[in-house]
Amino acid sequence: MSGGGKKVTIRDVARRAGVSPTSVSLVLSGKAASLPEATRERVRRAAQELDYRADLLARSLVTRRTNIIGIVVPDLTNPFFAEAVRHIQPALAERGYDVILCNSEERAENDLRYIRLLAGRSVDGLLLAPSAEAFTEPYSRTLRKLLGELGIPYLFFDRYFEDEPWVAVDNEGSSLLAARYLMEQGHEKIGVITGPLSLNSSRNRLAGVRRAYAERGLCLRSEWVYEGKYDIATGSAGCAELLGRGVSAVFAFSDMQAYGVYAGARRAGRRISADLSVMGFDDSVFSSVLEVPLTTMRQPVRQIAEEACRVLLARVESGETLRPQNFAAQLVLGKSVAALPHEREREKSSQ
Amino acid sequence: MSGGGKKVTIRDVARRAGVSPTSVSLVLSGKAASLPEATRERVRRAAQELDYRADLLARSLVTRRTNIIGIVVPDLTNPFFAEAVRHIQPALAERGYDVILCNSEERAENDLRYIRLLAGRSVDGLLLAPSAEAFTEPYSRTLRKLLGELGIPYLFFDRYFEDEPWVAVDNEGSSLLAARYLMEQGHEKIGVITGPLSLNSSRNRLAGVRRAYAERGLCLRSEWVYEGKYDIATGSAGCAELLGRGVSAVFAFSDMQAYGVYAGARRAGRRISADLSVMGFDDSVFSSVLEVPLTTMRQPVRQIAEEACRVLLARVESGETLRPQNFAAQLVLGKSVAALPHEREREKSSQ
DNA sequence: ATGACTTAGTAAAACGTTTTACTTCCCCTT
DNA sequence: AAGGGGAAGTAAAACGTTTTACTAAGTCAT
Repeated sequence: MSGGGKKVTIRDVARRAGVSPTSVSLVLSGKAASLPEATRERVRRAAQELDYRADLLARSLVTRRTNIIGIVVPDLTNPFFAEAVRHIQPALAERGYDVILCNSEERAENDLRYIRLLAGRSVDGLLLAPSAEAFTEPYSRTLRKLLGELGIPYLFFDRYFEDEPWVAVDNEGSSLLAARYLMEQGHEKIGVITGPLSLNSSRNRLAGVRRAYAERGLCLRSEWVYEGKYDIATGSAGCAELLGRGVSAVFAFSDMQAYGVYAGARRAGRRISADLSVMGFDDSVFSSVLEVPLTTMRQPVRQIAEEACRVLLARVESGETLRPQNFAAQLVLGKSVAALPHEREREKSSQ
Repeated sequence: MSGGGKKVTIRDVARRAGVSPTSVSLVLSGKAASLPEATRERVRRAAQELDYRADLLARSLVTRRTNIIGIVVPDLTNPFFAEAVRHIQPALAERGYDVILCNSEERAENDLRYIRLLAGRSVDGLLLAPSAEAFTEPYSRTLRKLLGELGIPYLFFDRYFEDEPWVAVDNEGSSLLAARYLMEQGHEKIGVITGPLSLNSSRNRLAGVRRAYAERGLCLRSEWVYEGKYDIATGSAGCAELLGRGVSAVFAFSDMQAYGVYAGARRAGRRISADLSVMGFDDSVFSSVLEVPLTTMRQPVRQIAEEACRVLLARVESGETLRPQNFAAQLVLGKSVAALPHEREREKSSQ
């Protein structure tokens, strides 16, 4: 291992440029307004010749800023979070921040542990999508207390408390659109597979469905609602249950669940679309390659990610609390939702 | 923002325990063999009462260790890497290391940029899966030179140079198994969709296929080999191309590509299995929910991830270079590979 | 009584920056 | 000639640890 000899410090640069370390620091951080260009140039050249790179640890020790943002997500193998992180990281890198990533594996205990750990690393800010568990007592109380004590700017994304700063898709509005679309296709018995109802995202999406029902003067029967997790297994199990309750369509609150519904329907001998309509939420990359492409609500993940960075950094750098923009998901038509027969008849006769 | 008043330093603890900061440091890091238990206890209590947490920045500045490992992956939305990171992170956390994650987006320029940036953060080690581009000139030269100069322990995973330390699945052996299986099912015209051939993983998998052909005294025709990327689009494009060349089966070097093959076959009016057999590589979570579940080679991602951590930390902590274990992928039977008619006949008649 | 150990501790340097509070010199105004 | 004010810098403190090299006091064998 070479290591390349001793480390080049600011002192070495100072010596070579014939100035004090102070001046080097000033010049290199662009605060040397008072120094003449000649000196600045000399310092810059010396730094370049020695390939000097400031030691970020030493800098952070004195400035109390690390330029690191901590991220906690519940499940990296969930395409939504993978994609979110994928967009967040370069958005932050561009502004000079690095990312320490933690995966809580949907366990509140890990959320707390990782947040403490990130605080111990003096991160400048936290981007949080806690586990579903973390929104239940006693975890939620502990979590909020902890965040209060730490004094580190934080922002929730995708999963949130209503009274804390957050960025997420417009859950209610988006699922209202989805449910309306299903109803326009003639479905009035729509099974719903939700995520954990401890999550606002799930509750709000459910509220959207209820609103769609209400608009038609109907009511969502509680036996058509299946609460689960945002995973494939939930989709299969939910499908099995809902099929027995006579629904003509299933609205899954994530594409992962929708994939499970596909599997469940197949197992029950039902064809997607022909026998059972399916609506997803997310528009994961796999949805379009399915034999029956999934009709789903596309989350603008990239925009959400970038907005989250923008809002968090505003808090970090100037303490302002921006009002985050709202993002609507967009209906992506696949082939998994069929118009119901009588509805089709009506369309025909109206031509 | 509360912030909770002034920061508690080692001096505060020292004052309260009535000893010097030196002693506190010694006790808290367990190196105070010479101090009597009474004193140690006093120090520990004082630390606890004040809720003292050592400032990791200050510590790192003097110890020159950060307990951070930098990871660079080419694409987080690829389930293989998402899962790998998911396993790596807790494996490292368990041993006291945090992870700074970077996503190169398959661009060599970013590989280099991020490695420099991680070095600037004084990470203790690097876990690298560079972009395909990084294995071509001039990037590969630059990359290796850079790593040599930095003097930071590193380990390649999944993607590697033969003469550098790495951990990965046994590519050649695994694809040999896959190809043998296809041949046992009667396929002798197997189209292959590879990843970038700049990658050892792709080349070695291809070598495995060639060996399987050789075992039967046959030869893999070059027109049956389609080089692409490890993504869905490549799968579709490759499928279209290979179908025109009369293959009865396609071996895709990743499940993502296999999904593309499914889509491509559908577009061409061919049924998976009945008209075209498909073999994948990875066993991503979606493969089992497909209408025709994918037959694929399961990579032991978790084991690879944990082995990578073990080997890297050995280098970091004691400078030893362990010989990494070899991992074979395992055949997972779906329904995407059919036995060819004449083969089926033979089986029947032999009963 | 001496020297050699051991025990219980500490003072101060070091890590590599940034930042604060100066100093020195020169020019300009009155 | 005195004083003000900018220009061009710098010395030293500070950030919060760890580590090195010591001290002071007591114990024990000779």
